[in-house]
Amino acid sequence: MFKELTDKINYADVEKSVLANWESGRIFEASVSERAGGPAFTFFEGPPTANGRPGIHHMMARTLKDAFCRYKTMTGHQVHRKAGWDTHGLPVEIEVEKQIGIKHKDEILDYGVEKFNRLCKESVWKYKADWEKLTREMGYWVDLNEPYVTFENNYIESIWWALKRYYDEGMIYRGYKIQPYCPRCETPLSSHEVALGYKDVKDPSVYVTMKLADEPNTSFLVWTTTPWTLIANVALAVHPDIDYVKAELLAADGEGTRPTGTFLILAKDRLPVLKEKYAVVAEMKGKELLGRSYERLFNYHTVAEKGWYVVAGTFVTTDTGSGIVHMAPAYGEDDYQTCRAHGLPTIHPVNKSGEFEDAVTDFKGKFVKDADADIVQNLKERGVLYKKEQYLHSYPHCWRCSSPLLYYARTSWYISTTKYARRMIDLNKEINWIPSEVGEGRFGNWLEENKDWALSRDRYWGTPLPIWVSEDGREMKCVGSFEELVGAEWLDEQGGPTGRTFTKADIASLDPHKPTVDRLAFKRAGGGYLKRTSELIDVWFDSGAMPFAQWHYPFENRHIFESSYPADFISEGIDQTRGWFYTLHSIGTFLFDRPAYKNVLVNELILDKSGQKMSKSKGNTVDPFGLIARYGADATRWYLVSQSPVWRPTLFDEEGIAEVQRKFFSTLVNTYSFFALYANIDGFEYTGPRVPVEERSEIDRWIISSLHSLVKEYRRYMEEYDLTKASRAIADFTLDNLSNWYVRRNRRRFWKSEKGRDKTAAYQTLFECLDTVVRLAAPIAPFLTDELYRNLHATSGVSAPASVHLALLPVADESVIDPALERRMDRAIRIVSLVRAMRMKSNIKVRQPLKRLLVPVKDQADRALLRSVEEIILDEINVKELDASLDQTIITYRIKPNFRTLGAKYGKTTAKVAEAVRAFTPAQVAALRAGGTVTVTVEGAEVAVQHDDAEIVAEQVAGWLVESDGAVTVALDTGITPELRDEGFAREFVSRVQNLRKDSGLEVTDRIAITFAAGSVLSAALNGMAEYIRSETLAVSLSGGAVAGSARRQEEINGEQCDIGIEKITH
RNA sequence: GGGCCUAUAGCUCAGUUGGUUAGAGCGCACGCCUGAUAAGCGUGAGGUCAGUAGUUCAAAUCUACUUAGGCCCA
Repeated sequence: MFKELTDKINYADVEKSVLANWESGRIFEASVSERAGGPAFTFFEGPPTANGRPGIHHMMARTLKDAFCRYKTMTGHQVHRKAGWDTHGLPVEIEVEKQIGIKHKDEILDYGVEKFNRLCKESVWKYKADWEKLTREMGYWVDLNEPYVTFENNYIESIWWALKRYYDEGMIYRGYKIQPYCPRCETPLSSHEVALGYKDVKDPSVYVTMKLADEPNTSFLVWTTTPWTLIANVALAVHPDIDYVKAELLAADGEGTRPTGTFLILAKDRLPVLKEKYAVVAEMKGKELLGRSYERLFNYHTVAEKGWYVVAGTFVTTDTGSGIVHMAPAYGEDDYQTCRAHGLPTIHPVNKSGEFEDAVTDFKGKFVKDADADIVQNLKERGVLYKKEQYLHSYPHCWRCSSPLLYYARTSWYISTTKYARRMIDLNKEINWIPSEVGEGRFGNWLEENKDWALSRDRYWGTPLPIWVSEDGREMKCVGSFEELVGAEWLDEQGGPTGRTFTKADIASLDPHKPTVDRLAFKRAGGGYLKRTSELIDVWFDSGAMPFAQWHYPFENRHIFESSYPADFISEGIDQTRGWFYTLHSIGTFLFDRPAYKNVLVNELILDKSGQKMSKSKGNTVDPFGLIARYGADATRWYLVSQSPVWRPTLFDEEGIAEVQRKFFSTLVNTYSFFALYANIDGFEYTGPRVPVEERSEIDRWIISSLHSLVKEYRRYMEEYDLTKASRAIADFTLDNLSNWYVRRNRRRFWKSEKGRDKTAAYQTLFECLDTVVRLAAPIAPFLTDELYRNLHATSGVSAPASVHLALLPVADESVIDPALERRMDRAIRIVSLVRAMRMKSNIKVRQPLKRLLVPVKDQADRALLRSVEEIILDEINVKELDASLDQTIITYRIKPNFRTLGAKYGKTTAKVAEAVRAFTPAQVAALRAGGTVTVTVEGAEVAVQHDDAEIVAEQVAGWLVESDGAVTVALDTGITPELRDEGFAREFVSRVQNLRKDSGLEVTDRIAITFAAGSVLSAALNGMAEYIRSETLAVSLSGGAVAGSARRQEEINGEQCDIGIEKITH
């Protein structure tokens, strides 16, 4: 027996039982192990951080990963999926800081780094259970038993190996660079982190005057939005090719103005910023100003180098400010580069918490951003403030703690990625990006503008940078394995010697984190120690190293790594472009000179219903667990991939999931239930001899052809990583072709006809369709499809795998694809649709049989094609006879010029030719229809119009009701003869009886006795059609007169009163 | 300020190498069908294809610019 499902199934319950099946049958494991020997398809899992709750966007990303891994498994590939956890980094530290109530980084030292890191390690798993629950409930198949974990020793050792490779090739250096820095977290941030925290803020926008040293009463007008950096000003920059002016300010004097004797120098284009009237007294190019000295504004620091003069800067623009830019080399990248090139001094009077040092006597101890107002006041009092405004701009803030970031010159460690950036660009061309514009545009541009990777972080919980440095900084040693630590000496907590050395036996118990590794030091030949530099590395290096670090390569598993690199497929959100996608590519390019992945599918954000970004603060986030409980994972997954292309932002609307469930899933289940219901009644099994496809009926061959076309299309989309098109194709086939046409058209074959070859063919056809659809849909909706697959196969006697996920996808059989047949059926469907519209308009129900339908055809061949679908059309629309007419006398044709062919031939005169074609006489139209050529004169030229230069559409049929849709035209004879009227009565009567049966709770197979009482006209009609009525309703008797039976009803049939009674026959 | 993407019915989306009546689903109104269907079918209302200029015999489609939105970067 096929398990009978109702349409009222609870999807979440089905999923639970399927899940239990997978787990008890170890289906996931089998789906990997059974494919051993098959081609490998490698997949890299981007590690999520488990110290945040999973959201709907994670479900999206994981649906994509899962669907393609399942798909590849079903095409015979072996797909290993090792889970991973990203466990290091600032987010974890911040979480712990909050937990133990720490506000300042220094407090961690007091608290104890060892204790702190222990808490970090625990905190990482805070939401692990949630993540595992989501993974499980959404049906994401990934091996959670042996995940890679970035804090584990093996993982760290592989990273050290990689870093040493960089180091040995001179690719790691310590530099002094301007970096975005969070004064609260006291650590520099990577560009990726900076990008997370841009906010619109109002900053002061001030214009100050700086007096020229050698020109009286003349000042440079200088603009800045960071007054606090003026303390560290050492130079001014102008663009050498921009025009500058010296302008005298004019004061109001009665009606006119008078000179004030005060002169300002600024860019000519920026004159509008002056608040009073002015007179330009001189013009000059920027280069003429170079070298001019000015008086410094603040004198807190003495320096040896020459400073405070004008330098050239091509970054200077006239879009904002005065065209003269103030230079503080410690606080800006442009400033730093420019000043370094000129040998200018660097003044850096700010401590690591962002406060002014004591030397800045007037503002000492103040946080620099807070000091802005005081500094402006100070400038005002001294008469050098020209004007002050508010300036709204977007400024980076720390993404964790929201402090405004400062740009600082700091020493930090770098990887010279710029040295191999060309190679990254070349190798990027080998990667298939979906969508391609991310690879060419966003990622490509990022590579073109590559900057050295700021590798180090001044924090506590992360992979330590394995570089040991002597106190004088002259000697360094990079450690590439734990083995290389052997021989190092343990220091005590104060950094003094203990005399104990690190031995091979210590490796097993080593914690390669702070503070342990910091206590290991190498004795230097000339005395003293090499001590580990205190920094950690960027966590993005951790994740980018996963292709080899997950296997502890090269210390172990060399073969596994080598055969699984590069990955065939990875998929993450667009936010990973400069994160994981970049670090994988960068590390892969350097270490292995190959890209790390061949195909990368990028998904966009999920926005809320109104297009707003989801965020906790807006309260518009969506909980994936709730969705799974309400609609099931299948419907949610299906919705996410089919709603809109995954690389476009998805507007999330829960209603959409409900619709997916109602439409696609309910229809699929109902189609299956229909099959199961009748297959059980007839005892159908799929094991019997197959009816060859070419011997099945037209409609069977049609659905099979459509099915194989679907398989072909589906596979093409899947190979293109386009789940949206793949899922839509499956749904369209299932709803339109399979359910609404094939099943509906063939219901009678299943429940009415006698067992036999045709019925067997119908069962086999429907079975094949269901079996195929279920397999195609399995990667996207893994639960329900598995349930249906097992139901289909468990009872069909066919030996099949224990799960759809162990099955192979069908291959499209070209020999059963018949495009002409599909076109033919499409035409039939359109004809049916037109006739329904006509019946509607003339108020004739479909139950009322009609005599004749006329469909104009082109020629004999066309007529033959129509004949093959004739039966289907007539039955569907309840018409007795189809006249495929070639008779031109009653049909009026309309001619439509074909612009595509005409345009190519006639160019500019196309419109005129088209007009001439429209003006063809009926005789000319007829000639063209017959395949001839019609020659007309257009603008003096002979134009030969050929058969395919125009489309000829039947428009009118004399005396008939006509309807047309594009090229399809039909005419309907609406005359109702007494015979047709009687048959109409009978059909209506059957319908009432069937409804009564259904409402009385009778089984479809129950036999009944019908009694009725009606007027003479109706009675005569029913008696005349008694045989038909009995056979349709499974009635053993039909008798007029007295109404009897347990179920009775009074009906009105086409205006005639009728009492109906039915009684179930039990013997 | 730069890069990439998007803009089509009230909403969500299709729309082929440019071809002359721009489609579907949902929603709305009215009706129909139904012994698989919480579905389906029909009719109707609903469109300046964001705007402007250009290329072309012909533009939702190609080009440029503008506007709005999104993402990424400064």
